[in-house]
Amino acid sequence: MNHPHGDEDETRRIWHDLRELVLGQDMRRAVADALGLSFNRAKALTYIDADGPMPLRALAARMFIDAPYATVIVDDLVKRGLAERTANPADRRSKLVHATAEGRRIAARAMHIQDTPPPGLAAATPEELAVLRRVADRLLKEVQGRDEGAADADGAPAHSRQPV
Amino acid sequence: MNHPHGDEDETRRIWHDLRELVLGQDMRRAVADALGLSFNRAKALTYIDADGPMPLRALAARMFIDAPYATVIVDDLVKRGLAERTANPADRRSKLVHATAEGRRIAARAMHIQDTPPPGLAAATPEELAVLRRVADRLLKEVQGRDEGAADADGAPAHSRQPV
DNA sequence: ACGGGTAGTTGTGGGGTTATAACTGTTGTG
DNA sequence: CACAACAGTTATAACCCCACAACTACCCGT
Repeated sequence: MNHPHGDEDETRRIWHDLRELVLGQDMRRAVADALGLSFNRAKALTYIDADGPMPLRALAARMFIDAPYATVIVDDLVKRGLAERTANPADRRSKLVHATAEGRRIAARAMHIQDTPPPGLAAATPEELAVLRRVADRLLKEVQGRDEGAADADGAPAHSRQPV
Repeated sequence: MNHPHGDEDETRRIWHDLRELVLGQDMRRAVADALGLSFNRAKALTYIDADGPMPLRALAARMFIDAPYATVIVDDLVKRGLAERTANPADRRSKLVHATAEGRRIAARAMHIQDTPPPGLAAATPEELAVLRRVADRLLKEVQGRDEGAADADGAPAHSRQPV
């Protein structure tokens, strides 16, 4: 099956605890308070900054939101001078969103706050960290592989892209 | 210092990836859609179910919300027949919230959805799982130790409690 | 018993999130 | 070229989240 090694319940408990660790930090509030942006705005900004210029539909897919809400969020970021819309040469229907210099600065602050681990993580042994690194990489690869058909990150229409 | 082993940047990257894994799942919507409850209502219900009867202030502290909002959430759960308020014999100002039979059923469904790990986790080796278990335990213990003064989980006023 | 502090409730209000529908402009296809 | 499909925008409306103020009831130390 899918679990050659593992005991189903144990993996569920571990995932439960990892979720509790990540969600038990009230990072939404921490980021929002520090930056004066709602958590979703900050998240959108970090995605735009990290993944480079992208059409709105890619941002929407990445954030699990619909097109009108993506427009609202980007409008707000633009109004604050943190993002800009530019024409997409590959498809004139769409627009590429990219972060301004100020937006990149804010995004960096957001990531600095969010990515600060609980202090105990720094006390983990190199072997433990290596395991975390390996497992996280594997799962992330799997997850992004799973939805890559749904969310196009580049700005070109589907037809002009080559299959791998 | 606090990092006898580790390399600061690497622990940040790992934490970043763990966050991305947990948050990249859109569990809020999955739970809300499946149960017909907003994510926060479902979260409150699972806390009430998991931690047993607790005063509202404990629930509020656990969820990082204020007292009025806790009242709103519990009102809603009570109206749906998922929770009940009972007198707290130890302190007649406060009330203990506990889940009804139906509430426990819904809470179990919520946890079943939320705690379902990405399929790749089941493919981890027993050694990897053991490391995850150990690190998660350590960090969770640290985190809950950090705010234990702020959130009283039991129903007794502070004065009647024994120091450890 | 008085007075300060705490638990919970009620009300008000503002901002954030999200679905739906209607519309414009653009693209690819037959 | 006609037509369906798509990217994005606008508007509307419904909820949800959450802060603040004011209030009742109760606990505790003095």
